[in-house]
Amino acid sequence: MGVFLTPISIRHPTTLEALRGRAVAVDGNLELYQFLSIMRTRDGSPLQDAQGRITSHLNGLVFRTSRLISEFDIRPVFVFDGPPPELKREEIRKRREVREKSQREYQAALAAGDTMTAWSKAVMTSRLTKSMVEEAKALLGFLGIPSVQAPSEGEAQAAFLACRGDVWAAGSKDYDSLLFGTPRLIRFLAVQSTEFLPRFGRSRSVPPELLVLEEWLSSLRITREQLVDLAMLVGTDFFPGLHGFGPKTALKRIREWGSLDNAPDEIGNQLPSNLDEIRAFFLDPPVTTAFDLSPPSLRIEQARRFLCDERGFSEERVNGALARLSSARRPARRLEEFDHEAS
DNA sequence: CATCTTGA
DNA sequence: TCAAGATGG
Repeated sequence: MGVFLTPISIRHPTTLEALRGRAVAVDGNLELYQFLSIMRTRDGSPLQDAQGRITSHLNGLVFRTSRLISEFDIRPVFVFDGPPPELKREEIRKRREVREKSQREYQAALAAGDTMTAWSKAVMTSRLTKSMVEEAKALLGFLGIPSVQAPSEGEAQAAFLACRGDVWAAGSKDYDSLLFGTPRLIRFLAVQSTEFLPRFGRSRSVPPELLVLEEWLSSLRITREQLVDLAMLVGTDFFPGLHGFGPKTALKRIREWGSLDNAPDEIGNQLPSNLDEIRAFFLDPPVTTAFDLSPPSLRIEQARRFLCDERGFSEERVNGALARLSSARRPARRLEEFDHEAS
């Protein structure tokens, strides 16, 4: 999970219409994981082809992305994680534990015939595999959508692309890319068709949100370095945080102390010994300049063959999505051009 | 989650 | 016309 900063964040509700023409570096792993988690049948099993291979991630990808492009001229660039940093090892271990526990509870609920519980547990059993990511990359290529392979964290690479002006914003549900320095973050970049079902723990649809790093920092009256220290207290993927520190308390203390270096000993003692390494990872993360953002050419027939012939998707629905894409505006302006317009 | 079907 | 519910693979 990302760092929890919602209570002190400044989020501007926006619309897909307002994002027209923007290039966005989408957190590919997170997006695929979310599709994988939520696109399930009544009993909690994921969508799958005749051979039992999961297809939820592909389904979400093709239908959402084709609409964002064709209807709103939003230009996604998918950024995928590289190998996780050593710093993340403990977080990954915890996630696996949660997944395994959920798996047992899912089986139990299923055996008990409790489908509501089963579904809610199934959502937490998802695991995005290497091959799912590879399939998604191949599909994106067929759909004419560029993707970037990050050397490490995708959100760091997305922030780098946004800092360079290669894209207008990073797109993720999580706030981490702001710690990595993205000038703009878009949360909930999805089609807003469905509204909300607050009554029984079902999914809701929130409008997209825009966060602007500079505005946020100046309103908090802290620097990005201080934001990283604040996040350290709250908890990130690289350190669980300190007991008793939510975003608001952490903000207060960071303002008082200026920096974790000036925290009282009883706090300092609880901080990780690799504090400086974690700070450096956020402030100057591993990124690469070896990427190609020029959209690959749309290959309708390969997309159709993959989705329909190989993965059992309905020809009718896939043809609809592909038709939308082929009628969408051609390569049009290059990324650099409308980036100048953006500012 | 996104889309399609249904029913008031 | 549109929200609720079902379906997708």
